[in-house]
Amino acid sequence: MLTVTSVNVNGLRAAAKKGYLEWLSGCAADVVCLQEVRAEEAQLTEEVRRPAGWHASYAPASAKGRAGVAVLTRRAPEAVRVGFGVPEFESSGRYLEVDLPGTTVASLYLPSGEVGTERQDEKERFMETFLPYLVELRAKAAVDGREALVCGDWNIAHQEADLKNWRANRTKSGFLPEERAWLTRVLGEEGGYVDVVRALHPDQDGPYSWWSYRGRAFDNDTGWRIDYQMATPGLAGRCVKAQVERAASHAERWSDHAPVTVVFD
Amino acid sequence: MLTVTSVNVNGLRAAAKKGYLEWLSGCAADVVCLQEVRAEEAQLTEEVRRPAGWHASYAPASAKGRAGVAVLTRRAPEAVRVGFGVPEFESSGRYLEVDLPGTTVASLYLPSGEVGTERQDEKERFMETFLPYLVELRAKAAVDGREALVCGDWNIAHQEADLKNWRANRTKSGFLPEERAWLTRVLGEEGGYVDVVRALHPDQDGPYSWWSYRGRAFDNDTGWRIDYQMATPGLAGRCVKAQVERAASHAERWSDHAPVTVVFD
DNA sequence: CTTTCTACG
DNA sequence: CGTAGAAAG
Repeated sequence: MLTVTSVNVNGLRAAAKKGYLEWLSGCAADVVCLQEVRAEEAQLTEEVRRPAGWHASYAPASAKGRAGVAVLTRRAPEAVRVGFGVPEFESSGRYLEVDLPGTTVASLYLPSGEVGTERQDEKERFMETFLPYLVELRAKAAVDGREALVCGDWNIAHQEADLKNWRANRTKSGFLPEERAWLTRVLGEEGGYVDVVRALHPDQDGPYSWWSYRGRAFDNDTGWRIDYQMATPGLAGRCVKAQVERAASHAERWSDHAPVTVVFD
Repeated sequence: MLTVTSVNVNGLRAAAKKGYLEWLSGCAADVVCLQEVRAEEAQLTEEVRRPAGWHASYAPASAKGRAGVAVLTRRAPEAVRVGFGVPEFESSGRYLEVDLPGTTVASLYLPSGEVGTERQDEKERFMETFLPYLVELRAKAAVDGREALVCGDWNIAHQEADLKNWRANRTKSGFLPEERAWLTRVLGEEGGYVDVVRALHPDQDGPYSWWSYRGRAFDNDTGWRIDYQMATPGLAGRCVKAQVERAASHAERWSDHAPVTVVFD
């Protein structure tokens, strides 16, 4: 049994003030992948940096207060690797992987963009260089007899069922045809990964994992499913439960994203 | 009878969220001088911009979110003038005067500085050019048979009794010998103004009007008296009450400065 | 709408 | 320590 949770915390320091630690103490996962930590380890309190009972691995961004991913594990990982080998993104705080017995788990924070901006170009460069790495990761895992799981905020909704207003968002970053096509490659023959939440819930809208803080997006469930756990087929086949932990109320929200939790048998 | 209150609000929008309007509604003054408004009129809610029963005159800084002075009057002023005629400071949001029957009341926010920085040079340039204006203001007032009152944050403690730790602050901006000497000129033959709070309370330490937000400065009354009402002698002679409205508790503080209130008979 | 940084105080 | 703007999301 392996339970993995992934959540974009939108600033770990802010999340900690609003209930993240309480959520973590009730969290039964073996591995927690965090995105948008937005802090260096030295800026975190000891309790937040290394919660009791957890090992913590961090990949901060070189730009202060930006991005940053981490992985918490109940047991010390066999290995920790930062980045995926592309110089532009090595210190961008967007990719970290840890080896656990038989499985490599990664925390990914794919850049967000805005059409017509340099940020979107960066997002596209990331996608372009990251897909070959995903392919390589799967190949390496196969050779070693391991499985791989890439969790995180991919900042792309794949299909119309993955966001509330797909029509209005066809020209918006996060649901552009080329971005959706890229995810199709990740999930198709080329990448060979399985979106385990969708695999277990093929016929529903959502479940969304992100709601804008603007307006009443959360109350109206005007969300996007942009946080995924992408597993190699062997691991995906062991998935017995996959869900998004939508907070019951706005009051207990400590991030604009919700945790995505998956149980593998 | 004329009651005038002056207070550095340290951001009028923030102050309004913390109790400024409640304080104002219990304020019996005829004139309220504000410093560090840190907003343009358009950024203020109607209630804050022009509280019921008040006329409001503003002199914002051209730099957004910086400085800014204002004067609230129960009756419409006869005239409103922004600046004191020195180009460098005309749009710096540091000086505004209004004519009321028989009296000109000004709201002043003298620059703060730090020794060895360009900010300190600016403070000194302000002092150098403002003193001649004070002299001119008094002369004009005398010719017109008027009185003048210059209220505000002068960012200088005059004497040892005007701050808690004078020894430790002798080399700090706000208590430098040259700054203290300048205030002595304002209050001496050259300027001819009267510090009305000190005139009525000659033998006490303080009363302080500013306490840093750092540490426990307010609780320990580790403050500075840097907010003054400087009056022409004729007006000062009519002063029957002069006090600093130190908040009873940290909880009811809505600024790091306290209002200075003076009653003229 | 929110977080974080920065400048200023 | 706190305010406000900016950049980012």
